[in-house]
Amino acid sequence: MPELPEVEVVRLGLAEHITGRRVATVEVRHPRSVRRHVAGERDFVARLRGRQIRAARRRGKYLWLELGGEEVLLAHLGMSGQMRIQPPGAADETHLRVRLRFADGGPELRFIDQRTFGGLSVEDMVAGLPISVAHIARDPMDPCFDRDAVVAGIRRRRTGLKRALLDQTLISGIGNIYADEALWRAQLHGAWPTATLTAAQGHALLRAVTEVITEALAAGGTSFDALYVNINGASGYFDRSLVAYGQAGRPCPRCGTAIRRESFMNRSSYTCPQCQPPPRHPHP
DNA sequence: CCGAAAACCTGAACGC
DNA sequence: TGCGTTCAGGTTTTCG
Repeated sequence: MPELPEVEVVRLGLAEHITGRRVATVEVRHPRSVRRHVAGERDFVARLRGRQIRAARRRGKYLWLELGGEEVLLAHLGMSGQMRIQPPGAADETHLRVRLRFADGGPELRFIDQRTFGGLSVEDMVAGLPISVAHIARDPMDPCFDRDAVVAGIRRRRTGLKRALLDQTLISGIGNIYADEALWRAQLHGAWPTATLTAAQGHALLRAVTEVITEALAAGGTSFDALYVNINGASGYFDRSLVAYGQAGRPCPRCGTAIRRESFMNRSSYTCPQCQPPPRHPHP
């Protein structure tokens, strides 16, 4: 599902294909996809028409297009959201939710979303961030990402390590897939209480996070199925490099022990029972 | 501060 | 074949 590397791949594609272009018409084909635009569908359309796309930006899993005048078109892909650049006249996708046509008559921008957990909104920026992104922490690709502060923040928490990694207000961009991969690389179990983490372990974990995110980005992201694709519809191939997530029963590349699937927060965690021993007193 | 659960969705996979 | 169930999971909100 779209986590930081996947969203960054999309951002790069949008930056290349739509910066500088002017929006001509906007078609909202499913109201739920603009539910976060509180002023309603008509206002959403009116605010976009005639606007020029100045830049494509991202923090964590949030993506936005600057429109000038401190306004942005904000997007979150949720579980299944896609941005596609398609030639005018290309057949509508089954789950096409929003379409932007441009004044130059060139390729259009389509927001496609099967499960409609994602969505678009037009909103103001405050201090360089869209209002809805103000509470999201900097991500590991941010030049201002402060490793010492994040390690200290993790150690101040009274929770489990994986919970902390998934908390977008502490460190952003990480979802279930890259959390499991980073924990495996750092040889830490996600149930480890954050308070007992040493600073060295914390830094090792952040290094693992940065490493796995960087490698995934270079591979074009992780695609299990057609639910994540780049703006041209192409899949990433980092799924071939996953060693923990979704790999139950496969041997750990480090020690050969079978990767185990565990239940966690109504979803799944994948760990190597040998390399990532669960703590004696796990955080629930 | 923290966690659990619910709500929001569709389609694939599976059991019977 | 088909019906019902489970699972996939990011974010927000509510409640304890």
